[in-house]
Amino acid sequence: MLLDWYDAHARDLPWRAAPSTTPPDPYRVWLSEVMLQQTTVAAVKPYFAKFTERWPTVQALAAAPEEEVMAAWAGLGYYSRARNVVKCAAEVAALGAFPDTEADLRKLPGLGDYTAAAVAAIAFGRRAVVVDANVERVVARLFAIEDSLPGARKTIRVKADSITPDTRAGDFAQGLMDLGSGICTSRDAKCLLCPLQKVCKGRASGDPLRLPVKAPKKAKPSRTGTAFWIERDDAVWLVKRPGKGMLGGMRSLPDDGWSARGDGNKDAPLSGAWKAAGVVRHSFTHFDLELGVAVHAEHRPAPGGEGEWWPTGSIEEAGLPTLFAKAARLVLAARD
DNA sequence: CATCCGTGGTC
DNA sequence: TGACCAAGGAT
Repeated sequence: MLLDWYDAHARDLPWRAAPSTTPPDPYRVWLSEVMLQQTTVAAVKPYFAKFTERWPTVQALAAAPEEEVMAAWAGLGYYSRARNVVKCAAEVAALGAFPDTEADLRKLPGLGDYTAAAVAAIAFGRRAVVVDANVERVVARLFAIEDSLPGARKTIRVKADSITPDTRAGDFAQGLMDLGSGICTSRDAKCLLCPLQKVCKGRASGDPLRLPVKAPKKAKPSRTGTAFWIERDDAVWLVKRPGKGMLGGMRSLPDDGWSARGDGNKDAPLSGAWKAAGVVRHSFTHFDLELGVAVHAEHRPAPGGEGEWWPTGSIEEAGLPTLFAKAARLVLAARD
C-alpha cells in the first residue's frame, strides 16, 4: 500500500537512482544520508552536487585534504559530520568498499542507528528498520502512540519494525519519509491524500496533529562575544578552531572565547587600537549570539600564534562557517 | 538519558 | 517576528 504510493509519488531527488534497474551507488547514498541529518533537502541539494562533482567516488573523497572537505562543508552546519565524513571515507577506502550490512555500517564514524539502517536498506537492499523524525511522526500517528518523545522511541521502533517489509525495505523507508515530508507533516496532516488513511489510528482519533507528543523545550540563553578582523596587504588573518566543540575544525576569524556556556572575555589577540565595525546576530540551536566585530586599526599588524593570511578578495572561498561569513560581510560591506 | 552541536526555511 | 523544525550522532 505504501510501496504502491511510493512508486507513483516518489520525489525525484539527485541521490536516488532513477530506475530500479540500476543499483544505487553506496557512496552517494551514504553521502546524502549524512548531509540530510537534521538538514533539509533544499539545503543539501547544492552541497551534494558540489561534493559529487568534485569527489565522484569515496576513494576520491578519501584522497582529499581534510581542510578542503571542511571548507566545502562550510554553511551546512553540524561540522562534526564533515570531520566524520573524512574519517569514514578513509576507512571505506582502506576496506576497498562500503560494508554491506547494517551492523558493519554502524561501526563507521558518523553512522548512527538511523544512517546505518538507511544505507543498508537503500544501497544494499537489506531489511532494516529505518527510523528518522519523519518515520517517528508517521508511526506515532499511524498507531496513535500517546507516550511522549523521546521516551516513545522504543515503542515507535517496535511498531516500525512490525510494518517493515522483507523486500524493498529501502523504498519502504523512503516512502515513509516522503509521506512525512509532504503529507503527514508536523504542522499538517493531509489525510485525504494519504495511502494509510484507512488504517491510521491517529486519523481515527480525530486529531492526528497532536502526535507525536513532545517534551517541552528549554529556553535559549543569549551570549555575547567579539570577533577580530586583522588585515594586512589585502589579506585577513584567519585561524583554525579546535577539532571539537562549536564549529570545530573550521577556519574562522579570531575571537574572544565566547561559547554556549558564557560570554567572550573581550580580550583582543593583538595589542593596538581597535575600531568597532558593528554587530552580527546569530542563532544557534541552543543559544543566541550577539557577536561584536572589531577591526584592527594599526598599520602593519603582526598577530602571533597559528593562523594564515587569507586574501580578502576571495574570503568567500575560505570556508567560513555562516557566523563568521556574516562578520566578514559586515566589514567588507562598510567599504562600498 | 540529557546535552551539545548549525543553519535556513516556514508560518 | 520569533518559535519551531529538518533523512541524527557522539558523549
